[in-house]
Amino acid sequence: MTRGRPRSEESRRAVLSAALGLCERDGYQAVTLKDIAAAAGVGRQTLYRWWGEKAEILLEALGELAAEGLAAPEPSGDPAADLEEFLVRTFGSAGTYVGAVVVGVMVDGQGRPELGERVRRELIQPRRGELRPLLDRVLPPEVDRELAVDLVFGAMWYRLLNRHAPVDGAFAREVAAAVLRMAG
Amino acid sequence: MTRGRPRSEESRRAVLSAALGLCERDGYQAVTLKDIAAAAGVGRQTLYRWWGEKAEILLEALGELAAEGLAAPEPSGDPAADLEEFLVRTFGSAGTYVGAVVVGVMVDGQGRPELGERVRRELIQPRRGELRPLLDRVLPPEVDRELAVDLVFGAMWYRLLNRHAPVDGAFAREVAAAVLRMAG
Amino acid sequence: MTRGRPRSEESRRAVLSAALGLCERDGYQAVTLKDIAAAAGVGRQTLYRWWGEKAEILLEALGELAAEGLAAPEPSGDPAADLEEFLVRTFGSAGTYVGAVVVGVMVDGQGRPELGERVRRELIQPRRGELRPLLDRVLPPEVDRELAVDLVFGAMWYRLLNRHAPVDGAFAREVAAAVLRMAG
Amino acid sequence: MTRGRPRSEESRRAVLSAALGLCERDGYQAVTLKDIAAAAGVGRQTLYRWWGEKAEILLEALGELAAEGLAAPEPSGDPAADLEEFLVRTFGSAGTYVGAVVVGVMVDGQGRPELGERVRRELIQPRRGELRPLLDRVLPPEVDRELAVDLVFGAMWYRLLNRHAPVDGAFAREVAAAVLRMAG
DNA sequence: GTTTAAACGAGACGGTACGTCGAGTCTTCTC
DNA sequence: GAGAAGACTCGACGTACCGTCTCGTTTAAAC
Repeated sequence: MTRGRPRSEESRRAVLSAALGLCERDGYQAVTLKDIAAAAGVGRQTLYRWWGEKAEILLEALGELAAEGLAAPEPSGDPAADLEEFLVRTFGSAGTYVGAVVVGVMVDGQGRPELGERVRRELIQPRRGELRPLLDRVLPPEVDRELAVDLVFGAMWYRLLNRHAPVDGAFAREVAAAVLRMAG
Repeated sequence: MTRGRPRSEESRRAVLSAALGLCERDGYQAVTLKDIAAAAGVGRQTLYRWWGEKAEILLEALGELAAEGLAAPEPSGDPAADLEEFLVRTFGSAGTYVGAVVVGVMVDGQGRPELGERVRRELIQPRRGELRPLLDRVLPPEVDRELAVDLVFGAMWYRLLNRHAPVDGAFAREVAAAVLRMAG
Repeated sequence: MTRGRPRSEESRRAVLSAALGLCERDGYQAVTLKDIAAAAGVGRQTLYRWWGEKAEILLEALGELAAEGLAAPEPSGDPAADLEEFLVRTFGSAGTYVGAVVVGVMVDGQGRPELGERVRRELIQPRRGELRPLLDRVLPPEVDRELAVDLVFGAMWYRLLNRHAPVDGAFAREVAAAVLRMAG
Repeated sequence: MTRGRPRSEESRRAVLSAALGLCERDGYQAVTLKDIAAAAGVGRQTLYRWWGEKAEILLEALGELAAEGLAAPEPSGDPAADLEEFLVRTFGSAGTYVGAVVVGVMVDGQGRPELGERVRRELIQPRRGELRPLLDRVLPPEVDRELAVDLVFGAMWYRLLNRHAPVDGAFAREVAAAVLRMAG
């Protein structure tokens, strides 16, 4: 039996939406909990009650984004094409402000092991889990799957952080080709 | 003709050394300009005069570290062994607290384009420049060098950030083997 | 309609009290906003939110002091005695550390016209207003009231600043006698 | 036996002149030792070597000003006119920025007994000494001289500090008239 | 002339107070 | 009892001035 005023779903959505919007406009680092509360028309205490810090809010927002755009990865007959398509979609999304938010969340997790663990579990591992079966279908058994995942997503993260070159579909196709070449 | 009291080399070294020491003990994010000034026995204004922010201090400190441990990459007769040795050394160093400092500096550069550019120029590009000729000697001409560099260092950065697995000599050898496999 | 947490009257009183106490112990010039915050057990930001500078805090504190010790100036039958009593009370108070605080506040107002205006309005003019009717009852109409006020309070201020002689009841009686002599 | 380079009279004059100029332009409180050194084209150490603080510099500068405009107080046959003329000259000078500087110096002396003593000795007492004989010639013996001096200069200082009315020739004449009225 | 030593301009140094900002908590009123 | 508003404590930030110090240069008297 629960009592009292229930959590406001409206506030929750307003916070997530405001947080994403502010990140898109000002960049993750520049956004403040105060800003988010103001933009969402929400009390500051509400943020602390339900999330506690900026990274957790964005982590949840990113989760919703992923859930919306999940789109079942219908396995076509061509494993190589399936891999390429997955990477094109993933890298394409990472190339927008969403990638910057992901980087920001990861960055905040650097100094806080607990948050880092959540990032790993909710943001990183799911993607690894999606990539792994696609690689299974193109790689011979003697190639280590985890290493291959590190190489693929590593290249993406490296460019996201370092920005020496864009993260886009073209890059995704290059990386896919390199994997296939490794497959022999 | 310059006049006035010359900059104190002693203070400079004390600052760089204190900064590294505090990062090793407390982690990059936890270290404060105040802490560094206190640990170095130096006025806070001196830090702002010559560096201006934590990342710049550590950037310079990392530069000195790199200069000390440069060790000419004597090209032996075996290109594959040379590549592996370079990666073992590089990953080995990144596996210590130094890697955490590098991540911290990079992370701070995310929200500040100017600092990001310095990080890229002084920290990232030099390493890419060292790796490239080693790859030249093992990769066939049709494999894109920049892509290969992205894959190699990407894997390293991905693990540094994400910490799902160690960055060490074993990992360096796996990556080297994957590159050679890509070479066909 | 106002909402949110109301201003803490407790903090306000703690600040005013701490400020006066520190001034009494260390002298106005030596007291720091930091000191006041610490002594009052209050955040530094609170001082900046409500007052903004040392002089404003003491101005308010002096206002409260004046309000406490106002004591209606019951007009007796003897105008000369009333004048003398007023001056004895006023000079007596100015002779304590309170006079030093008043000087300090005035001094701070020298370089800031806005603050100077407040000091004039809240600290100086009220006292002139109290003195004027007392002078009216002892001075003939041809003597300029404002000049007389300047002479009386001027003598007090001159000694407060210059400290070549005490500001006390004896001095108050001398000044009162001089005024009566001017009255003819 | 003195040796070494002698003190530079040129620097000394440049400092005094720069100090007065800056006070006229920016007001005493706003002027900094750093500013004076820069404006005088002089090293900061030179200021500390010969003066030690702002007030001492201005004290010396005011002394030079007074020495320049001393003008012998030729006693005419009319004591009342002599008094009035003295006050008109004195108040006239105090009405310019010079008065503001005098106030500034006095104010700085509030928190430092040693400096206060110098101000009293070099700035205040000489003027009292000039006024006293002029009062002697107009006041009957039963009127206390020191009290009369306090009233006259007190009125001037009170207006200098408080600025509720100008310090000028007209005010000087009013004060002179009040003194004569006190004389009976 | 050469030496000697103090004063000089310049400017970096270690400190300290300032005023601002974001984080996280607390208090009051409203829904 | 959840939520909006906003005041609260705390502590890092970056700036400014202070008073000291360390340079290399200049100046004039002593030798």
